[in-house]
Amino acid sequence: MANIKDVAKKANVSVATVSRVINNKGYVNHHTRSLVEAAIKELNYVPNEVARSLFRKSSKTIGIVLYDLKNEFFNEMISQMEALIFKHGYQTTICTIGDDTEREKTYLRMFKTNKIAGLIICADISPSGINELPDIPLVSLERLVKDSNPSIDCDNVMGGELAAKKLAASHCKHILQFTGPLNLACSEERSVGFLNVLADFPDVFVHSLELDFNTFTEAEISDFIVKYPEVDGVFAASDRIAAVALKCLKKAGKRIPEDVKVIGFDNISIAQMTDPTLTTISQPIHAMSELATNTLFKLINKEEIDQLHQIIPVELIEREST
Amino acid sequence: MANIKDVAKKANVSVATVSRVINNKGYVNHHTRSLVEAAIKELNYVPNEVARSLFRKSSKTIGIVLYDLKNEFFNEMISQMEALIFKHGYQTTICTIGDDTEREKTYLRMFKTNKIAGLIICADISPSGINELPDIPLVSLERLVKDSNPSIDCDNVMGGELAAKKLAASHCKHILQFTGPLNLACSEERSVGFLNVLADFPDVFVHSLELDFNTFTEAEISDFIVKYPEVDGVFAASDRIAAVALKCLKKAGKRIPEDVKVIGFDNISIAQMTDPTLTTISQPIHAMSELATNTLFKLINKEEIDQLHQIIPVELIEREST
DNA sequence: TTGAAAGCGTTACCAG
DNA sequence: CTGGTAACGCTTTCAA
Repeated sequence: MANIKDVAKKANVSVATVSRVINNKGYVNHHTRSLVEAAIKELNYVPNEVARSLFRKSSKTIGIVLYDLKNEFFNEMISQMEALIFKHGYQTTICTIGDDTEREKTYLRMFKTNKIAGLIICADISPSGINELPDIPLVSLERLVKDSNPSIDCDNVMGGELAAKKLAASHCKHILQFTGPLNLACSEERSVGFLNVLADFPDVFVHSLELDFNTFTEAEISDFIVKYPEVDGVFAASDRIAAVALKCLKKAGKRIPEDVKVIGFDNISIAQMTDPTLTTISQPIHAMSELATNTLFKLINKEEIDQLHQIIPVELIEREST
Repeated sequence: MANIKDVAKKANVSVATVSRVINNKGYVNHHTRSLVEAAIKELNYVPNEVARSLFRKSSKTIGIVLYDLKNEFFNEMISQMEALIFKHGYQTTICTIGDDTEREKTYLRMFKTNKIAGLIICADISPSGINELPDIPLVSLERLVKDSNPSIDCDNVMGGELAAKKLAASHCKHILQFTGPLNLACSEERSVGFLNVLADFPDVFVHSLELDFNTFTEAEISDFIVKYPEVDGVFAASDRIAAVALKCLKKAGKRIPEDVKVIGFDNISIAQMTDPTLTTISQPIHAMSELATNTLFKLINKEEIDQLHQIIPVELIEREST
């Protein structure tokens, strides 16, 4: 592969001049420029980004940290972000950490040694991981990492409220709530919003079950449902949970939405695949991903950020299950 | 951030010695080593991978090229591969190209300039893109890129055959086949296997509709189904298509599996979310991803590869829809 | 067993 | 407007 020296030699100029041409920086005579351009074309020269990164002390790559890749919700997000990152001329490197702190540590260290330019974090970082975070622009999505970093989140409280209002308006009296892990801010907020609204309806009973987003089982849900045969409303903290609940309810002989109304959360594609289709709280994935990415690049380009912590409203999407 | 020089200074040795220590290469006196190690610890030194990559002319990153990230099937794949790539001490960079050849070209060029170490391609590369492919280890997954590159594929023909046999054994006589784009080898092979088997059953009628995996609509499927009210068996080239078909059939008043048996392809999680759950041809995603990644690293490490083009058997997973 | 020095391919400063 | 050259942080050869 030709390098800048080869080009300089072929064009009979110095490497400095070639550098100026390829970076469109500083003065270079019109004629000289065309000479260089010809040489570049002839040699099929492309600058070595690694060398540039070394000099710049920063490589044009953005890291995305996720819990895992098995959730359609995350995938939708990466999909958006990768497109935006590409538009900025950067590459995207992904990293899943699950619950493995060792892995988290190694990845974080890798980011540091690879001099990545910025980080979007959509996962829980362990306390020890927080200290390992590279000192580069960072925005967190859905989970707060450090209070000093910009964060983007959807309005989980509002989501819970919307669901509660809908169920209340449908005259549900015996409601089952399947929450996510309550130590997660997002799960907790959804539940708070939900319960807050229903507190105003003294004749409404709510029973809650806490589930893990990834490892919950049909049995857990089914067992809970049979305990409350009078159930007439369900709010689940994710569409996946809602989909399974839907199934269990049907197995228990309930008609949806006649006997029981069901509301999910996320609005991922399975919400349209279930039978009946699922009413759900739509997370504005697109807006959130875009905001996160744009904020990150503002940080990278040292531009002003209007608001450190941003919360984006959610929306109730009504389908057949209510 | 401390660099190798700082360490050398602190340990009172040369940078060459430090290099030997961190790479565990060449002779270095036991005592000297511990001196260096102490300095490293004290300065919290980590080697700069970018500088290493520059020297090595190759960075420890693997690129994964995909059509898009919106398909759970791909996500499952990346998920596996990322874990394996991480184990090898490399980072994963992802790139989606869709049908955008301009984007494809830019990404391919980026890979070149970023000196990535290897490429896993699971997408159709345009003819002009083929020429832009960086000259590095490359394996293709699900789609053949160049005949000279190793490829991994599942046995699509076998998948079609299994589906056909199952439907035939269930005495289906009027079968609807929803294929993927027939210019894609995988879709075509599935259909060929399917039709081949059914050719032995003269009293079985098959009607096929070609769909795009990403942009197919419920209306397309529904319209096709109403044309054939006598339908008693369906084979779809993906679980997503099958899920929608299931829904249309139910809307048309069919009972599944009593009136119509339905078989999908992929075995992604929606196959378990539908009602009834979906019988499907399971692609061995795990095995395929692992084989692809391992093959790539064999290439990178210049090890022998036993077989250039590998085909992995598929499996019929029986659920409620048959 | 160790160190000096020559790269790896760029960029940017400073002279001219 | 252009060129020489010192970085950037590392590895490896060659001598000692």
